[in-house]
Amino acid sequence: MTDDRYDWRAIQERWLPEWEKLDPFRAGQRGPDAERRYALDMFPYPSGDLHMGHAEAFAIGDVIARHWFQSGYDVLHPIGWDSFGLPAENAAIKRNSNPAEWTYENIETQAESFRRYAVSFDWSHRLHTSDPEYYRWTQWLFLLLYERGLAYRKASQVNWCPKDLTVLANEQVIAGACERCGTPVTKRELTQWYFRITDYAERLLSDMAELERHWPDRVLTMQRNWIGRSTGAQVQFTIEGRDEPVTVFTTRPDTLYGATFFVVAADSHLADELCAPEQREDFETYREQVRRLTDIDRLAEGGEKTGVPLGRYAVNPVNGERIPVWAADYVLSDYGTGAIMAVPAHDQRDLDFARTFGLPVRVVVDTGERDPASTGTATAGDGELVNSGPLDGMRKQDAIETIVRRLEETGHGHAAINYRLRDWLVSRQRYWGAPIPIVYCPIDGEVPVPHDQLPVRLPDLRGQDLAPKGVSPLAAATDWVRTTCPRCGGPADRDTDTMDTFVDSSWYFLRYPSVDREDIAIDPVELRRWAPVDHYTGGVEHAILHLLYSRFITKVLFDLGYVEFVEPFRSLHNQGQVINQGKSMSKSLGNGVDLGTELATHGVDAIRLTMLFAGPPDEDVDWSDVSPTGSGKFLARAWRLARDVTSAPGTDLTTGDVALRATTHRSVAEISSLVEAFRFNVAVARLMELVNAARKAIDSGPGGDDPAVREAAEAVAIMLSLFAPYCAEDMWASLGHDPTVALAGWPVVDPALLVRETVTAVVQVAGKVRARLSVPPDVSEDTLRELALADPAVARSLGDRPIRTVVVRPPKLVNVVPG
RNA sequence: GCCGGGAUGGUGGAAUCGGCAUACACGGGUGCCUCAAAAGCAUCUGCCCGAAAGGGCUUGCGGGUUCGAGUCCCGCUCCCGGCACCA
Repeated sequence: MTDDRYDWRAIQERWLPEWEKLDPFRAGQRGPDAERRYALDMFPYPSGDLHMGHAEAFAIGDVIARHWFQSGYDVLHPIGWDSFGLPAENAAIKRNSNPAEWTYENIETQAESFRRYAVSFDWSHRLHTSDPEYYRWTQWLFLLLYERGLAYRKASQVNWCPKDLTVLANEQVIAGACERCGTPVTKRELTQWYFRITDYAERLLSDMAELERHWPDRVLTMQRNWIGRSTGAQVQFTIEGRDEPVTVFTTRPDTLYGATFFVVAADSHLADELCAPEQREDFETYREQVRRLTDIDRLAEGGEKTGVPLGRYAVNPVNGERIPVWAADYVLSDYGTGAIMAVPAHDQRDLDFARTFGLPVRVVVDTGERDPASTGTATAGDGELVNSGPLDGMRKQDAIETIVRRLEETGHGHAAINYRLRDWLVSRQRYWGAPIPIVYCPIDGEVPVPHDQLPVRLPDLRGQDLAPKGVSPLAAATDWVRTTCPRCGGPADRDTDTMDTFVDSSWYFLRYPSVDREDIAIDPVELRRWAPVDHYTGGVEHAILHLLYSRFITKVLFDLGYVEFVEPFRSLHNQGQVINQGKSMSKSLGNGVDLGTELATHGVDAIRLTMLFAGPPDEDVDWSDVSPTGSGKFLARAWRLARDVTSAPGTDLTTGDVALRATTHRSVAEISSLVEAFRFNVAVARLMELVNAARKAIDSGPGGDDPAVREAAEAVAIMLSLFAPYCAEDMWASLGHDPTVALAGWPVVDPALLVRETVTAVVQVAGKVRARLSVPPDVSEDTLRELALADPAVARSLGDRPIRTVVVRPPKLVNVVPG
C-alpha cells in the first residue's frame, strides 16, 4: 500500500484474512479474573442475504461488544440462526427439495456476509435451531414443561389462517389478520398443545420491576398491556333450571345492583347449553353468523351490537332479581369466564347493547352526570351509590370493599384478579419445525418420548409432500408416524405437529454458552460464567412475542433449577428501522435499498459509520437523508491522519503539545461516556472533532512529528475500531503497530489533562449575551461580578439604566438585570 | 377511545442538574490547486433589518413559574408507534 489515497477495497482485502487467522473475539481468553460480559443480538432468520435492517442492528450490537472487548472484559458475543420456519417450506415446495437445502444455503450466505461486515462474533459458539443437535433440546424443553404440567393438550376454538393452513398463537394475530401473510384469521375447533404461560402472569408482571430503566419504556408498557391484569371480583349467579351457578368476572362489583341482564359469549359451550328449546333456532342462526365473521369484519362494523335472547333467567345474588340471559359476540368466550353481568348505566358496551335491544338501564352510581339511558353515554367515574340497598351513600371504593366482603360471607363470590394473557398455543401443522415428542398409544394414551430417544428427527420430505393440506405434512409420512409405544412396546402413532418456532428462540441464548455439549442442554458452569445476557440488541417487533416467551421459559427453568436468574436479559435496546424516503422499504413501492450494492459502492466501514452517525440508535434511519459518501470522506481524513504521523512508535507521548493532548484526553473521556450511554451518533461527532483538531495540529500547529499528534491518532484508531474496524486497523498498522487494534485497549484518560486553565464566562444583560470573559475555573463570585460590570459591552448595553440585581454563577455566568 | 413516544436551520441531528440554542455532518455559496475534472484545502451558510458597525427575532401553538426556559408547570395542535368490545 504505497499509494497515499484511502482505498477501502484494498484495506478490506488486506485485513479480512488477517482477522480470520487471529480469530480475536473468542470468549474465555482473558483469564479467570476478568470481568465477563454477554452481548447478544437477536439471531436472524435465514431468508436470503443480509439486508439494510441487519446492517443497522448488527452495527449497533457490534459497537457495544467491541467497546467491551476494548475495555478489557471477557466477552461472549455469539451468533446463530433461527432456521426453522415457513418460508423454507414454501421454497422447498417450489424447488421440489427439502427445506434444509434452502435454509443452509442461506445461512452460509449470511455467515459470509457477517464476516465481511466485520461483526465481532465468536464463531465457535454458532448454532442453528434446525439442527437435530439443537432441536433435540427444544424437545427436551417441551418434555420438561410436560412433566411439570405446564404443557397440556386441549380442544378449543383456535385462530386459523386459511392461507397458511395452520393455527396461530394469539400473539401472531395482528388486528384480526395473520402476522405472516395478512390473511383474515378465522376460528376452528382443534385439539392442540398449549404452554401454561398464564401460571406465570403475575411473575411476568412483577419481575418487570428489575427491567425498569434497562428496557425501553414502550416495551415494558406493551408487555404490561399484553398481560392485562385487572382486579375485581368473581360473582356467582344462579341460573334458573341449572344446578351449578355461573361465575362472572367484574372489575365493578360496586355496580352489582345495576345489573339488568346477563350475557354469555355466543360461541361458548355455555351459551349452547343454556339455550332454551324455543330459542334454539334463533340461537343457532346467530351462532353461525358469528362463526363466519372474522375479527376484521367485526371491527369494520364499528361496535354495532348483535345478540339473541336465550329464553333463560339468571338470579342476581345480592337482591334476588331475575334478569334475562342473552348470547352476544361482544362477550369473549376465552376471557374471564365467558359470561358477564351487564350494567348498562356504567359500562358503555352494555349500554350500547341495552339501547339496541330495549333493555332497562338502572343508575346505581350517581356521578352528577345526566342519565345514560337518554344520553347514550355510560358513566364510569366515581360517585355516590344509589338504588343499591346497603351500599347506598358510599363512594365507589368503599362500595367495592363492602360488597366483596358480603359476597365472601354469603359464599356468592370473592375478590379476584383476571389476566388478558392466554395460554401459549404451540402446535403448528407444518413440517419445518421441531416435532412434538409425544406418541399416542391405544393402550397407554398420550406418552412422552423418553429423553434418551431424543431427538425425534424429521423424516425427509420434499416438494409437494410439504404442500399445506390443513393437517400437518408429517401425517402423510406413515412410516414415520407409526412407532412403538415407549411404555408398552405396542404400536403407537407420533404427534404429527411441530412446535411454534418461537419455542426454538425462547431459549437459544441459554444454549450458546454450551453449544458443544451433546449430553446436556445447558451446562450450568458455562451458563453461570456468562448469563444472564448483559445486553440484548434487536427489533421492537419482538417486544411482546419473543421477549415474553423467553422471559417465561427462563422462569420455568429457574423453578426447575436449571438457571439461577429469573430475567434473561438485563438490558435491552431496540434499533430503529432503515427506511427510504419516509417509508419502509418494499417491493411494491420500489424504494428498496440493497445492502450488497451499498457495501460494494461505499465499503463496509462507510456503511457501518453511516448507520451509527445518522441519529440515535433507537430512531429510524432514512437512507435518503444520510450520506455514505460523507462517511467515506471522514474515514479518508482519519486514515490520512495516521499516515501523517512521523514520530516513531513507542515515543514518549507525555512530552507532546499540551493543548492537543488536553483535547485528546477530553475527547476520550467524553466518547467513553457517550458510548456507554448508547449515544453513538454523538460519539462519532466527537471523534470527528478530534480528527479535525489533530489535522489542524499537523497543518498549522506543532506538526506531524509532535508526540501529541501520535497520541491523538492512536486514540482515534482505537476508538474508531468500534465503528469502522477496517479503517482503524489500517491506521493502527500505519502507526507501526501489530494487529489487532480491536484488542489494543481503550485509551486511558489522564485526569490532570482534563483540568481547564481558563473557562469562558458568559455575561448577559437582561438575559441576552453581551460579552464573554476568559476566567480561571475557580474565579470568585466577587471578582467575576467586578469583571463583568467593568466590561465595555455591558456598559454600552446598559446605557443609563440603573442596575436592579446581578446574578453571579461562577465560573460560567453573570446576568445583569437593569431596573 | 386507552397507553407510550415525539415536534429544534434547506436536511439528519447536538444542547436534559434551568445558564453561550443550532455541536457534528449533509446540502449549498465563494475562493485556491488543476489544461480540465475528481479529490483535497480555505472560507461563508438559522431568519429579518442594515453598506457596515450593530440591532431585532427564533426550538409546533397559547399561557405560567424564574434574574434566566428547547429544558419545569398548565392548556392546546399535529405526527409516529402499540393496544383495541378484555367486562
